[in-house]
Amino acid sequence: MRADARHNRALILDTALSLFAARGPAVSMEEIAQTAGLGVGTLYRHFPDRRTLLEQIAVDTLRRLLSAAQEFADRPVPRWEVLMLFVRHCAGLPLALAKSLSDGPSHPPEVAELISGVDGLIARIAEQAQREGSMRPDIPPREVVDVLSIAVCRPGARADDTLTTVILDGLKTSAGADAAP
Amino acid sequence: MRADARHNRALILDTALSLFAARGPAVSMEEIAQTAGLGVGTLYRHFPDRRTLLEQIAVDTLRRLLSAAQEFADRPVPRWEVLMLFVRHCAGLPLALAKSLSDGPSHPPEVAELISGVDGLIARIAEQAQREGSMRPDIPPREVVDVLSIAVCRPGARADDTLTTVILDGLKTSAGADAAP
DNA sequence: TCCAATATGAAGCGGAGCTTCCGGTTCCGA
DNA sequence: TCGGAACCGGAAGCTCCGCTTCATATTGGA
Repeated sequence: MRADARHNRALILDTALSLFAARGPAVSMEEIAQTAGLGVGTLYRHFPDRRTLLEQIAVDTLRRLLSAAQEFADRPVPRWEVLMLFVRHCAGLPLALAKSLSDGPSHPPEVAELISGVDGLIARIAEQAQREGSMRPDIPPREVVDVLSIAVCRPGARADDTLTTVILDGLKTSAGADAAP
Repeated sequence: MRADARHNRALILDTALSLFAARGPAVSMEEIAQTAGLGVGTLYRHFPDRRTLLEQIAVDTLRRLLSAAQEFADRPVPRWEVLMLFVRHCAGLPLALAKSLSDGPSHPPEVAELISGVDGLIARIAEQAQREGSMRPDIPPREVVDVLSIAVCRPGARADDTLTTVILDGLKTSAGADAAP
């Protein structure tokens, strides 16, 4: 592969990821190309169709996210802190894209599996946080995951935006407040 | 106006409102007609185009919402309770539609005015709640409005769903907890 | 009974976005 | 430096989807 081609391929992936993270899945191929400073033709040289590009980004993102989450979970720190680390780590990721792929008409199996992997892991951590006493116990762990998803899958979500702050505070007990920096 | 026509007009408005509330602004004219048990032609006899139907629903909804909010605000009860009344009252309303109209390319002036009227009123109430001590003081009232909007403008939002609960709890101080039933 | 008002839904239309394709350009080894 | 294979650009074509129209059938009501 020629050097410029390698460079452009990476540029396309970066650009597309940023756009999907900022504005959700409804970004056109033309806008991706234009933002990257390339022609549409170049996109199609590297990715045979839109679907392929979207899946590649979603799978990459989810793989990294899952392994980061597992790494956080293995740390010997309060579970509440693990949750905060995870939520912060989600900022700038195109998670609305990933979710829309697994919800949409074309369920790529790998995307669905990765999502359910992440969800399961976070649900376990939430349950442990409840036992630890840092999280309110009256919400089933699976619903905690749903609520956090809303905070974290919004296009343009930031780690420290008001909604995320409010939701985290709404999930924690006063005991958990101490663990939160 | 003939009796069946009057009936169908009301049926269309009801059906469209429910669909927009449940699934957001991206509901097609055909689906509205089908759900109402009518042909598309009948929609176009009552509303010359999609835009007209959407604006009518948005303006109706916002007018009612604003006057309800004003009525709540006039009650001699704690401001936190007014906020809860308001949030509960928003359930089942097509607010995502209204917001998308005022954000979208066709800004109907009346929709924008009504929205800013509601936002202003809620911001004032939030400020009073902060002075009253029932709401955390570290979030500017305008951002409180933004956060509540996210809870309340979701398609399919319910008054008692988990997200709404968590956000309200995240917004209130322990002092405010007493005012909340 | 009669007709004006109303309802129907298939066909027409338009736009937005995906995809193709070929002439022009650029890299890179010899 | 040169040749050619790899690569890029972007206009044109295509397809899909949802809005809108309209000729025909139906119905309320005097």
